[in-house]
Amino acid sequence: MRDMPDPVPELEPAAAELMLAVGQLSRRIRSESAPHALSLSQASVLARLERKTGLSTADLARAEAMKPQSMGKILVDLERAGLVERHPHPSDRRQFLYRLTRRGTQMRQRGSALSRSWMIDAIARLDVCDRKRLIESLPVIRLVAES
Amino acid sequence: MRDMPDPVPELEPAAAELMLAVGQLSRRIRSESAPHALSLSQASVLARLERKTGLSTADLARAEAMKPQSMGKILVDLERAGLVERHPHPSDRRQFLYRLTRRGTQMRQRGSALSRSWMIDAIARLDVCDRKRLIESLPVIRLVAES
DNA sequence: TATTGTTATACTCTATAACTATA
DNA sequence: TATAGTTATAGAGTATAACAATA
Repeated sequence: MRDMPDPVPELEPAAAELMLAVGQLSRRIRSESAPHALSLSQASVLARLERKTGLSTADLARAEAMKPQSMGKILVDLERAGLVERHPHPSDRRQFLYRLTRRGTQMRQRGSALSRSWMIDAIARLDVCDRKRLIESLPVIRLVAES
Repeated sequence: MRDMPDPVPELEPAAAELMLAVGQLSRRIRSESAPHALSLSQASVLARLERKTGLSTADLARAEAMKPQSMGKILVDLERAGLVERHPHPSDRRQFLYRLTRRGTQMRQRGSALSRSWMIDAIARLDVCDRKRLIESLPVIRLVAES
């Protein structure tokens, strides 16, 4: 007998805090980003193609929780920047499959570490416990994002 | 004698991961947000005014790492929605100080919990350890965002 | 009929530039 | 001269709508 459907009410403040924290950090990231740096979405696509190559526009759009039209624009920009290349799907002539170019792989490796320097400094200034907390939470945040 | 200025190089992957995680979660939040829900910035301003009332446009802009013109628009929208009200500064006739209305306080309390329900569910599905990791990391993320 | 991708258009959020009023 | 706020304009990022090609 469930009097209230109310599901784990004590998690509501945590969710609210998480939304605020993510909002503040993403604004801070944007305000610090260099003029021609990759956007968060572009970097996310490169990371995904490094983990699994040969994904289509629709695959990537689903994975990034974004419309195919929006992903299309991101991929056009990445291709023009020489970071990804596209090839026709072997059997389905509607699709194109994307993979990293050599330049895209290099970009993933040395990254645009420059535009993250402020964040590296901020993490370095944390005490050991907080740094541990932050690093351990990263896979959890992705779990929530992909849930 | 410092051969290399290189500051804690092993933190670079953590920073890269944090940027990707924040990017994915903020896109997920946007894609789940209800049509007329508050934006992350609007919610952040309400939270800040709850903690400390009587802040000006410039105060809030600095706190949220945003230009005063951008904050001005956010405050106009919040005022039109009846969530904040502004009053002239007692001595400086250039400034206006903002505070939550009753409706704004209510919005903070019950929040737009509706638009967070997917996130609450996602957190509820985490195992106990991951949930603990997530919750403990939230103040640390804000430290980084405000650093 | 459903899906992939494209093109055109519009909306949200934030930034830059130029201005007025006050300190 | 510096700061607070306003107005106008522009850019990035993503969405919706309408379409063609293929499955």
